[in-house]
Amino acid sequence: MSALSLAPRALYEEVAELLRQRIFARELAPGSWIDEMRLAEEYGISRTPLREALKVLATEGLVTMKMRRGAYVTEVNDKDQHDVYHLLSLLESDAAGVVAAQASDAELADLNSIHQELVAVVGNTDKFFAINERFHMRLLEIANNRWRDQMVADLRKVMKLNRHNSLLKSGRIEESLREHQALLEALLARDVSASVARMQAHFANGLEAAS
Amino acid sequence: MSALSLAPRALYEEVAELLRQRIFARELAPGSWIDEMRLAEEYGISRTPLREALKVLATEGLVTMKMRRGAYVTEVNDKDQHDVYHLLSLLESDAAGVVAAQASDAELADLNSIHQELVAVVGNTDKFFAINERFHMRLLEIANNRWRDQMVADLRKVMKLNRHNSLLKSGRIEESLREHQALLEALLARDVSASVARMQAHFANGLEAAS
DNA sequence: ATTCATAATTATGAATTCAAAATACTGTTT
DNA sequence: AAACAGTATTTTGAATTCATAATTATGAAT
Repeated sequence: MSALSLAPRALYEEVAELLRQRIFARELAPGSWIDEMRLAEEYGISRTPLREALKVLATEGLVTMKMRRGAYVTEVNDKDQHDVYHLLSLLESDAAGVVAAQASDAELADLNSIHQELVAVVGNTDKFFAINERFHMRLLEIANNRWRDQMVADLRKVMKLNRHNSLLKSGRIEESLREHQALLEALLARDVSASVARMQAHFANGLEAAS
Repeated sequence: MSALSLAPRALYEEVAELLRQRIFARELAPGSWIDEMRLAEEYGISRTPLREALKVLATEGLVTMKMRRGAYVTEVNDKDQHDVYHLLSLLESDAAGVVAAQASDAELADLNSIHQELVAVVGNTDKFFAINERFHMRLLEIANNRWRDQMVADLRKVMKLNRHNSLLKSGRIEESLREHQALLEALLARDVSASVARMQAHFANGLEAAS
């Protein structure tokens, strides 16, 4: 059960991850004050690594530090949600173009095989989400730009601050699959602009209706 | 001399800024170890806020934390430089498209007036750089996406890690001005795709030759 | 009862202290 | 001289302590 990691993260990183999860779970509600003492005691650690973690989350945009009054969970309004989604679309579409232009045949074959897995689980929503996620991650990995990867990771975190955060509406699995199919065809054809356009379309369709 | 700020930043933020400057000045060389004790003593502060600042810089990508061996200045190689520049181009080009689509007439007029300032100082390299910077900043401001602003700010910081960092080659002032002119025309015509394309072109031309 | 001033409490920000890990040093052996 | 073991020092990571700002509670005056 307890997987003793070979490269254990620093305590402040562990704590940052725990806090992220609590923020995403809305256990720490948007706009609410974060009680350092309470959390430190709860985790059985001192305030020092907790405060370091909060500063990391502040840099990521998940919490907001107010001078002399501590940390607050960032409130993400509809415009923020839209803005972040726009950037995710921009970055991932660009990544698709890069992959179309530069990926090796083996890498494209790898994406294709993940896509085939997707086809195979079209009835199972959870598995579809998981494999879909893996497809997007693999595409970014192939695009091979660690700075973009970091930005996408941070933006996805912010997306999760919103309750209506699923990047993929349920009930449109089949539609999504067709978009993936079209994207894959463009990638395999190494058609850069079509790849970009189809990833953009995929995102445009996946956007949650504004509440 | 001592400008007592009305909204004084937190100490760890001040320290982060000081460290950024020393990193950009190469006083803290890429790949080198950052001596916490020495710096804390030099600044006359304890290690606590210094370590918080280092964690912020790590999240920004300027330093790398190594488990149990402290902080190191991030080394940015040619590929990193290229990757970061690519993202800057992507984000700012997109911003140009947004501005073409959504800016008010007054905002476009404001950009135009900054451009006229640019025309007026074409002989003065330093002023040209400064006003050029202001143009890009104002464009981002008008595009009105705080998440993009943050990303662009972080990417520009990383660009500054490289010695050959000028976003604008000297000796091509006139060329740059023509590109600006073309961009402005596209913006004023509210031609989204042309605005994007011309900002891309501006970036493509501005890129330093690979060392 | 409400407002205001003052005292007590609480929480933040930062310095200091402490434990353990990594590194440097010393001296011995081969 | 090189390799090694064992010790000493340095440095990191984290807990604790301390000073001060912010908040809350208390009580007097209107």
